Amino acid sequence: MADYNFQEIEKKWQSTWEKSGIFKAKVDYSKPKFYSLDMFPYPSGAGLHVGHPLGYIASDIITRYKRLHGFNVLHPMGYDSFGLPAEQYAIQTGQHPAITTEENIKRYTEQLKNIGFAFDWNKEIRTSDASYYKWTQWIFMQLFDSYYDKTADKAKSIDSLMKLFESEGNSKLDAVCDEETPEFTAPEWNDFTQKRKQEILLQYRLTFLAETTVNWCSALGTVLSNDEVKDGFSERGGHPVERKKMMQWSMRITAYAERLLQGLDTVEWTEPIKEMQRNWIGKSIGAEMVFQIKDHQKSIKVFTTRIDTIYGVTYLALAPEHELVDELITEEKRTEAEAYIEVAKNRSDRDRMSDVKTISGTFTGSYAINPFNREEIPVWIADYVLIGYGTGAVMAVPAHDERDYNFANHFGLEVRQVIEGSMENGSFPGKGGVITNSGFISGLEMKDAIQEAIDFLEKEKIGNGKVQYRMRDAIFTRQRYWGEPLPVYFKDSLPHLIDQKDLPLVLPDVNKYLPTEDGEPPLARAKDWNYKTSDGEYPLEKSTMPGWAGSSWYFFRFMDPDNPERFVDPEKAKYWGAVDLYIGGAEHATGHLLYSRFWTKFLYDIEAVAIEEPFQKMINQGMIQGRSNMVYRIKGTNAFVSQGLKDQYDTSEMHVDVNIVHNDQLNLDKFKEWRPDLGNAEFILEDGKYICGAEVEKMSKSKYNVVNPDDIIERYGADTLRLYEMFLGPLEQFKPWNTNGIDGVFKFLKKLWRLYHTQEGEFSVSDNPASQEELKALHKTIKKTQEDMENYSFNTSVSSFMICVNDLSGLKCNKREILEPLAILVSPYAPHIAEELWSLLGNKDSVVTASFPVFDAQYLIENFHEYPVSINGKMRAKLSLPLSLSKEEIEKSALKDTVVQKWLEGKTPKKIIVVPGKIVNIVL
RNA sequence: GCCGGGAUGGUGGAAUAGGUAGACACGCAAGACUUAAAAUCUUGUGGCCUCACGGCCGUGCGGGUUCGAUUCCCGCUCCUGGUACCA
Repeated sequence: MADYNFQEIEKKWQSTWEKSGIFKAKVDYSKPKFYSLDMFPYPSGAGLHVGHPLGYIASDIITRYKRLHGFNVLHPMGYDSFGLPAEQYAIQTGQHPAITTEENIKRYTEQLKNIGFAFDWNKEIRTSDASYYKWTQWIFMQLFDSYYDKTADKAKSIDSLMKLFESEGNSKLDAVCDEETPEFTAPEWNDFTQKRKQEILLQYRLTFLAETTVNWCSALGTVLSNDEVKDGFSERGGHPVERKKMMQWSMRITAYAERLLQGLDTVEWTEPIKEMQRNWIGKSIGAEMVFQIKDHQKSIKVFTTRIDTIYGVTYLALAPEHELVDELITEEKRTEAEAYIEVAKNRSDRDRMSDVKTISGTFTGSYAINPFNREEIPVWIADYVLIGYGTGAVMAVPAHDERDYNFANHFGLEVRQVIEGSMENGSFPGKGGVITNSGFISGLEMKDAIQEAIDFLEKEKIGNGKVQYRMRDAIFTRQRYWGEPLPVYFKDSLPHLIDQKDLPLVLPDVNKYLPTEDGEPPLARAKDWNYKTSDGEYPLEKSTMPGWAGSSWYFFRFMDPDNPERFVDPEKAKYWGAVDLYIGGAEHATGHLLYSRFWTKFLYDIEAVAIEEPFQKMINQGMIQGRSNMVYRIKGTNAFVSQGLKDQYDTSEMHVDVNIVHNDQLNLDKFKEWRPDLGNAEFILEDGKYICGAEVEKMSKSKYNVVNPDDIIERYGADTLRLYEMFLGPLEQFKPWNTNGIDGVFKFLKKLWRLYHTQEGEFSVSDNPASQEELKALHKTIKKTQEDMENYSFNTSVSSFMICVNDLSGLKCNKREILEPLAILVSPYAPHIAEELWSLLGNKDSVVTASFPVFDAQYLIENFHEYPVSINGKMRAKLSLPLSLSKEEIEKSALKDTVVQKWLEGKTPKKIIVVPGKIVNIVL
């Protein structure tokens, strides 16, 4: 083998690794463990593009590096294979989604294997396999059988709740439940019918059935999450979405709000991601209180974070959907108010969002009484108040809240200042300061005033301090086919779990994947979608689980993917623990990453796992964007003008396939073949070349800018692809894909290869001892590789390899003492070539099992250090002085130097600043 | 609006407990080898002035602290990610 033949080398080692099973992970207490995980992909029909492997390459480098340090590594890969695209394809073509999914997975796996990842493919999982979703269903059942005890601050079993009800009712119980849950005593409970009991238990279960307002998309026949709705239209397909009340399964994630918040302090994630989750959970500390309505039995409950401004309240505002609205509207206001409510309710989310400036509202005609000063204040309806947050009613303090101020100004309501300070820029101070004009809390600071006011509320029994979270319970059903069936049947219109021994409840076949004509989910089309029990046959739930169900616990299944008895063996779960390094995009901050934490905490509560946080450390890689190339057609002709000359003509821009452009230079022959209509294209060149324009955009088929890793691998090899993706820039950064620099990395590998070979291409490594300079080049690289790995700074590491190879080439180094450790150093980045060189060096074992070279600082020690000398801040000379000198000795040596003497011209310096090892600065 | 991240040559990017800005790579130019090309190697390459020696200016803009600022502080501009009337 004369030259660096990457195709042969890569094929050879990939099959060797596969045959030897070297990446199989096993529990081994003699070694420290390292669990490295990538966010598993959805296998889409478009295949893998060069953006996908970015994070996988980074984690692969780290796991290979950890192996060299003696860690027992778990590095699995699998597929999040339930999802909408396969279902939509099924609707269009009638092909079962499982078939499409299978094909896509095959393609993905093949593409991934070509890159030479050290995945343990034996642990591959697919969320759409019945053997996998059996356990997704099992976890659902555990949630159904649990409630949240606030006193113990953990989930407990429904059985224990029933026992509690039997012995003491629910009056003393502090548990998370529905708003309208009634209070009852033990005797009352025991008298309830079985049905009534089940109804009440449903109000406590962690997964429960409730009527919720949802985003209903009739075109897709399904409910969408807020994330999937953009400006009132579905993200996929752009169909209109309306708000509709429906019975839906929900998860009481809100029970875990505080623990999800606290847990963030224990994980090593980037601050922006943590902040996003904190904002999403949205904790606000405030108070809840009731306002009596004048001449009325009912009262209005409000939530406020600023109870200290209670004396500044000049009106109450209710959401248009508020339950008391109808009762509060007086006869003379009815026509006007009802018209307003009608308009407000029909306003789409889109209108509400884009139209923040329009202030609208209407007076109900009713008055409420402020319990602090017995004042009568008008009750308004305003669509800036949201029904879904707090109580759907606010106490408005126009003087100290911008929205209230705008509203009051618009409708001529009173603005009453209750915090000291003068008006600035059209508003009063909002926070801090001393309360004024406020009865018994006047003169207090905000914090004290809040406490005093809450004490008053509690004494008068009209309110209390309260913590409010913005986060809502998570809706857990979709009216779709391609998802996990819920293990639930209905009896007396109440949900019951199927027997655990009947898991998995396998997704039935249907003749069509669309919802039925009367709006039922696709599963309604399945024959015999019923559950047989000893006392009869009952209908099964027809909705399926949302996309996030399977991905919320997959990191546990990887530890023990084939276990038919349990979702994970406790012993294995204990050994592997939390994911040590999780790599994936930041776009999952408030979805997947929150749900996974929620399920993990729940599984911890029921003692199914021993960890509370699934992902200890996380890195979020940036997206690789596409770099499109443009050609410029002279209008009305088939002539194309090079970019530099396009301003001289009247042209129109056209996307051109980036695969026929190299370094922005168009391959003219390939261009003519690209599309039939371009066969007779003419070109106006500059310097004999056609230069294309370029633009950074998202990678997409329609922009002809998708780069497939297979093409790169064919041309340069997987090792070049791996190195180049890392060389492109910092991992976290968003960056466009461009192959402009790929030749440099490829050249590096060829140079590396040549270090181990003679000019004629014969393998040739000498056993002579290495020189000081050669050892220095090596140890510099060991040090840098180690440091960069700690900082995940892969791009500079690649640079340091290049420097090392350049140095060694210059020294004509072919010593085993240097080249053996060098092969180990580059092996995480370029595993195939490293493995080949390693074996040429005569090693029988794989380089994967080698030991990372030991860094020895003595080869880097310099006896002299260059001290830049500056005079009055200007750099004038460089002095070479022994490293060991003290501050005073450096100063003395510098002053004695003839060059410095010349500049001083006999003057005595005012001050000399010496930074040992760095600089000498003389001030005249 | 609010909360993050960022701005450095023709290009991707190095360098921050303040200390020779532009590592490494691409591109470009010149040269060597070659009938030629590819490949490879050598040299140069921030801008301006200068035959040269050398000098001046340079890390988005304007100030500040410092002997010294890409780095720290204050005030802007632009780009980018998240979020959206949360009481």
